[in-house]
Amino acid sequence: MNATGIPGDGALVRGNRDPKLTIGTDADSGKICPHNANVSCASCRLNELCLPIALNKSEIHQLDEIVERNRPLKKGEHLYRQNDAFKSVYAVRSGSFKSYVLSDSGQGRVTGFFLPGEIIGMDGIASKRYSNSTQSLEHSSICEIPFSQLEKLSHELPNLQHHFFAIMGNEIAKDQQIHTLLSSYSAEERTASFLLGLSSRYARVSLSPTRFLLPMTRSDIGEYLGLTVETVSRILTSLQKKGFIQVNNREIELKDIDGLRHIVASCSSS
Amino acid sequence: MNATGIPGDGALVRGNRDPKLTIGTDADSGKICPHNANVSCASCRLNELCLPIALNKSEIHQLDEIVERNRPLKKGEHLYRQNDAFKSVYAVRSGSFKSYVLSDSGQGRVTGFFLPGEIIGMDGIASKRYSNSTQSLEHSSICEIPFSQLEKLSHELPNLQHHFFAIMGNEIAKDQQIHTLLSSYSAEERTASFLLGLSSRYARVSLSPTRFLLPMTRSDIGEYLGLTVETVSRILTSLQKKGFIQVNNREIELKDIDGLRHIVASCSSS
DNA sequence: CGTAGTGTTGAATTGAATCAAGTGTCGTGG
DNA sequence: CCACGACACTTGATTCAATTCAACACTACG
Repeated sequence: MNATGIPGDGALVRGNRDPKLTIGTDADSGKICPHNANVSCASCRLNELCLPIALNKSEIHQLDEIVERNRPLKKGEHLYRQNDAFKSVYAVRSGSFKSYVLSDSGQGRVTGFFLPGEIIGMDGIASKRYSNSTQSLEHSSICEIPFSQLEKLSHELPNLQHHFFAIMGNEIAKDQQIHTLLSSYSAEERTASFLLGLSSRYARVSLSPTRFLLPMTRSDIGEYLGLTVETVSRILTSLQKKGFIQVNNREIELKDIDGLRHIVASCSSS
Repeated sequence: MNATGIPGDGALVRGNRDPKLTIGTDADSGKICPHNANVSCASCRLNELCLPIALNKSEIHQLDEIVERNRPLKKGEHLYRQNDAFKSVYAVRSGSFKSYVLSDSGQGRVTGFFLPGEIIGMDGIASKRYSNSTQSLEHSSICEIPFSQLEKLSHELPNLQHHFFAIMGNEIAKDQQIHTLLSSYSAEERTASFLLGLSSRYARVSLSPTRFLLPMTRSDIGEYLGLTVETVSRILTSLQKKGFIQVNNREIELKDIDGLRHIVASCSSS
């Protein structure tokens, strides 16, 4: 049942011509898991990670009925914008997204990144409006799940209700970790933690946990971590000099995961 | 239906003998809303703010059945500790709480404060373990809601399911605001925003939005906002000098709410 | 091919942390 | 009721991590 023969490489990424660079982010191969296929939940390779988890065959079919598989989004397209009426949550099928808010006067602040199998838009549930804008970072595809229908179906399927509570609870727990990260970690600790986080999220979808392409800019990372672009760049360079990682543009290789973990763990030992 | 005759003053707080100081935090009067009364949800003065919202009479009764009203907690007592098995969520009936994590090596970091009518413990839903410890900041009482029963009841009462989704969604949206606050606000902006947040949370439970007692220490505030005690102290003094607030120990008076809002709004105007 | 966006690196500046030395407040037990 | 000790808070002087400012290199795309 575990994913061994899962694709995800075998094609070039971002137009890079070097065939060894078949790492990270979703492939454009179009063979088995293309962006735009009308895969059903039952046949989706993410179904063990996404909403269908813990549902049985017939339940998955019912979920399938309410999922809308929209056309893929081009890089930079918005899924929704701040203050739009909340209608749906979204599951990332391929590609990646960032959420951000515009801080009143001008520039935005990134509040989250979303990789395949992750759920977007739960911040709008309470207020019935999205509290941030969400934009694709590359060519991406998503499943739209109209929330009112999800609620209705959750009412019929206790498994789904349970699982959606868990997904939301997970989001809450994750946000609290970020709170701790932002309130007490140094720039280097934040960056190391961020890379480790990405690593395990890639591992979750059976991509390499040690070698991947960053879908976001340094500036996005900085906004997310509460640092400036310059600081992010400097830290990455310094982590490379220290031998923890190998950076080449958006390409990242984690060479010493335990070393990175150690950086994060050794926070404020006083 | 709106709360006008609600108590909340008329008694002394924290042993202070000056009768004019009948502000903030819950009263120990024991007249109508004491800490330890076995108030039913139907008769609880918080029922419009807490879980029962949007439930009808018979539904509230069913909710009532699963709520456990434990003995009050003394200042400093723990509701649960990090890594305890997750069993229940809790609604604050009176008093206040803080959640914190112990950062591996030593000292903690505060992740949240909870006032009457607010729900504690949702971070444990996904992992089945609480991801932080939660401790009362003063003599407090809570309602315990065993989560498995809440789930079961939510399945029977669509209103409750809907509302609990909303509560969790609200938590997520709130956490994201804090993310923005921590990643881009200055010390003064964070502090102003914190005070305004407390103000509206007190207003929500019909306490004065301009005059209240801080249930937490400067150090708690600092940990929560990612600042040191010294900085918090300095900022409060400086806000007082500028005429925005009046501070006396734990007693706070917001003298210029719009001024404070302006401090928060004028973030990074570049 | 040129241009806008993205990323790097260096030097100067600064906001908040740290270090240090106090005062104030509260709860306890004599 | 007062004295004591522990903790909470304040204020000042100094330091430092990260920002800001500035200049430049790289890349990618129309």
